[in-house]
Amino acid sequence: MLTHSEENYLKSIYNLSVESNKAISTNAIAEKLNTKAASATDMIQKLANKGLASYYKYKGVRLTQSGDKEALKVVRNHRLWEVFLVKELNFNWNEVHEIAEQLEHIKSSELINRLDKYLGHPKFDPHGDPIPDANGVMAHSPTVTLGMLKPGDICKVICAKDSSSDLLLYLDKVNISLGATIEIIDHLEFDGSYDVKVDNSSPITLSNKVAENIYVDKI
Amino acid sequence: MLTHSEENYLKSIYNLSVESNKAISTNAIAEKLNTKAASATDMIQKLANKGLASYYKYKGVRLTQSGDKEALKVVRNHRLWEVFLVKELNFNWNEVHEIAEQLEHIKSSELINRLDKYLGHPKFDPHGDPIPDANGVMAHSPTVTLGMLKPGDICKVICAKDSSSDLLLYLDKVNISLGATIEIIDHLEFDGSYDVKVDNSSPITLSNKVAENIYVDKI
DNA sequence: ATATTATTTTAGACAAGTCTAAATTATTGA
DNA sequence: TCAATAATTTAGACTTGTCTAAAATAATAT
Repeated sequence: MLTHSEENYLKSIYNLSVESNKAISTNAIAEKLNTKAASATDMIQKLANKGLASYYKYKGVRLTQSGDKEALKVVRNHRLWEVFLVKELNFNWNEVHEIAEQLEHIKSSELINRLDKYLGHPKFDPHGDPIPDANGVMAHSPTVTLGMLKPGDICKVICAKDSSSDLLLYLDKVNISLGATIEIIDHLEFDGSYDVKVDNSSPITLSNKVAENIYVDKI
Repeated sequence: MLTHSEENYLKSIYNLSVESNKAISTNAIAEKLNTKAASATDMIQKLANKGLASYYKYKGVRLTQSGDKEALKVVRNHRLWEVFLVKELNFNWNEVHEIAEQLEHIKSSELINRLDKYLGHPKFDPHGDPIPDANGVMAHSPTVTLGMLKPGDICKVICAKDSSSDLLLYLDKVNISLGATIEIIDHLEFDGSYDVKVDNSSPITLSNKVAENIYVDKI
């Protein structure tokens, strides 16, 4: 069983690895975790001793297969809780990170699997990051925006492209929430605006700019 | 800001105080927390130094007003999460304690207040223990069973009197869940059985024994 | 009343996780 | 190339929370 701290290091190394593909430097990890390089070295060695990371002094660190698996569990927890906080408790998309940092360490696979089911097995968190399933498998990051669809298409809202508060507030106002189903009714060539039905309500109009900034999952 | 361990001690002292009214002994605390008396002494002194407990060597410990306040926060968290686990994630009433032990330490008053609202401001947890509100105020433990009501009365289910699995399974089967609204339709004098409507469904019959083992809140 | 037993506290040790400061290794630029 | 700089590791210290063993105090029973 891993400690909170070990889980945090695994998650950070995982996240850094997603971006870089190279071995992760001690400094990068320390910076990510707001700690000192010396502390990172200590923990890296500990993870290596447990077979969760492969590490050569001064050369940086990579996760082993089992380290990756553990990291993905934490990532899964974090992202599912973020969905819960936004979708069910109506937090704003940018308020949830700190709380999810705490919730991600709750130890109960039964809990997380039930939460997953409760939320309808979401594939993405409110920031658009894919959520690993119980086996660690996850989708690719979203690439399709609402602005790429045609009349007749139906989709589910994944997240906003950038999580600027302005857009989020607007989406809130017009009742477009995470996971909402949107049907494209019409697309005006003149200004690129869209007429859409949100969750089968009466149609509203979205500007081209808004449409281009909403990531969706086409159904 | 309190540590997990400090919170656990405060909660244990609080719970023991509810039962006894005397100063709480070191051994009682150690036993409750599955730890050793020496460890309990250490932590008691720490809590006393922080002004959360009043303590005289060999004489036991009591919570101060501020200690009580902090303990009630933890108790509130614990019980609200229990409601969530049972009501929303469909855990059985006896499976939730361990998980709630972890969740109770999540630090975010915003989170817990939203959860409270999300759950409909429940007054009792699935074991029938009262849930303190944001100010630490709570109801008395339930005393009214379904078997004390008369035809025409309407009530909400709080919990089972004893949480024997048999009864819980039966309640599950007949769709009586925590927080369900029950209307008494008829009461047969012959065998003491009740005809009731659960959440406005078509009436079902409950035996006298079942009715006497369900705590309710009369509306 | 006091000897025995039970409870509680203290003393000292340990593991986890962090830190600073110093030593070591890598990297870089002239 | 090799001196200067940057990155990393080690050494040693500190805090938190725990433990065991021993000492101190309280409770109990004859």
